[in-house]
Amino acid sequence: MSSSVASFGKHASTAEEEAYLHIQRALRLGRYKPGERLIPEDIAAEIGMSRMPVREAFRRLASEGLVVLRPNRGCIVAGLTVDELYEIFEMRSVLEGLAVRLAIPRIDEEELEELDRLLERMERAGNSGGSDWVARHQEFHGRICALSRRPKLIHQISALHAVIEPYMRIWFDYVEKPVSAREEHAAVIAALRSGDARHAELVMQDHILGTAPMLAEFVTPSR
Amino acid sequence: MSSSVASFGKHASTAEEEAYLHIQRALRLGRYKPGERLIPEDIAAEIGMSRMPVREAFRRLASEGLVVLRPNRGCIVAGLTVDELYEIFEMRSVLEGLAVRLAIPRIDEEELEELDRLLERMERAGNSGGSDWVARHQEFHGRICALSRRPKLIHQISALHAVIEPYMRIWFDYVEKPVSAREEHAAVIAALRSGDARHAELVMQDHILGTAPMLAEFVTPSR
DNA sequence: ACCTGGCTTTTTGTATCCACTTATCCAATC
DNA sequence: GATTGGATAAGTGGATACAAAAAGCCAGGT
Repeated sequence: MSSSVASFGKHASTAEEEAYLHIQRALRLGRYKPGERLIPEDIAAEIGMSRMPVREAFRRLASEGLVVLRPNRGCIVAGLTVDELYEIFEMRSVLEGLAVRLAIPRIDEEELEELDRLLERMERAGNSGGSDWVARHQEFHGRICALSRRPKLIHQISALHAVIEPYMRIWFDYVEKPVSAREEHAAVIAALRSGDARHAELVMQDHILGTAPMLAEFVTPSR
Repeated sequence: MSSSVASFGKHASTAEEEAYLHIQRALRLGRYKPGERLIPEDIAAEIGMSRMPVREAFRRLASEGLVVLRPNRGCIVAGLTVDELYEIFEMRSVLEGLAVRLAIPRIDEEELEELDRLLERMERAGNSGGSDWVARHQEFHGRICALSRRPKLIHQISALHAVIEPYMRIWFDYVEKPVSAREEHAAVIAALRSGDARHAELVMQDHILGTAPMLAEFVTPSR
């Protein structure tokens, strides 16, 4: 209920919204490959509507960087180059760092314990299956950002997460388990507990920037 | 030519693009007031097209935060609360700070001199008229960000600038002249010259955060 | 055999049309 | 006299239809 992160927990009240959520979800799950063309008619048929709402959804997805829209040439899934992936992580590092810094004065013990529990669930998800871990991980970062109570900041960060999510899934499927992840996330919580805003900001920045090189291995040179 | 900042220097190849640029420009210039309704038919007639491309343009503008789109209730110009204005500036501070930090290793003397000239032109624009200063100011920040050579980062920053531009114009119209502005921008250039990435990042952050309170005075409590 | 030019097919972009939601205005009732 | 209900008007969202652009294909030429 408290999570206002854009990617989660919305249900469509209009056809365009439904199309948007449908496509976004498919993209986040990696159902389409980078460079692949999204045919409006097919997607429209899939959801049971005409091409028009789908086209409008494309506009939004394009402005969030999930697809690329070229005049008269249709809609293709946006692939990331290694440089672009690093760029996303650089932006994430400062934005989520900011979120943490702003969150510090607002944090109480109850919320920290909730994060502890979330970390446990992440760990279990990592052992049991695979792609569920990614969802938990998103939730972990999303919840911390939500503590900042900055709607626009939260929205931007969420949009960046959506772009990298498919690569997170690929990464998780190839490596057996992100061993350092648990420690790093525990360190983030510890930094939040410390109450030192600047310190926590730096810890979050380091955590995010440290993840990028691992993911970069799995970027398909599809461009 | 070098500027790839999204808000500038594009011309429409498609009707939707034309509508988008037309409306964005009008919003940046403050032609519409926050809360005002944008009637698709009127705008379509204004540019000479049907409502459809205008509607698609609305989607993009909405996802950039320039308008608000509510189901069956049309498109209204997004107004900022004081909190939201501060939030934008907080985001700008870390993003433009990042851009500066990344730009440092790439800067050569020639580009610094170009910035010096731009500062001069800003000063002249500030003396002569008014709203031209805002455009120069955007160009100043845009050019520095462009040095980072991070397309997505540049795009995000540009989008944030578009949101606050109308408030910058109001602000400039009320105060006789931003006296501290020249010194602050000169300090930013000096920090770039220093070659110290972290230092330059902090100078840019302070410059941006310092501007926010002045603008906040002129936010109409329209929500 | 390869390149080039024009034709056909496919797909995109825009306009018009219809259904449904929302807002406005007036009247009736409390 | 104020408030609530309904009827009417306006406007939005979505679908279908049409025009224009691009991609693919085949034939002819070099």
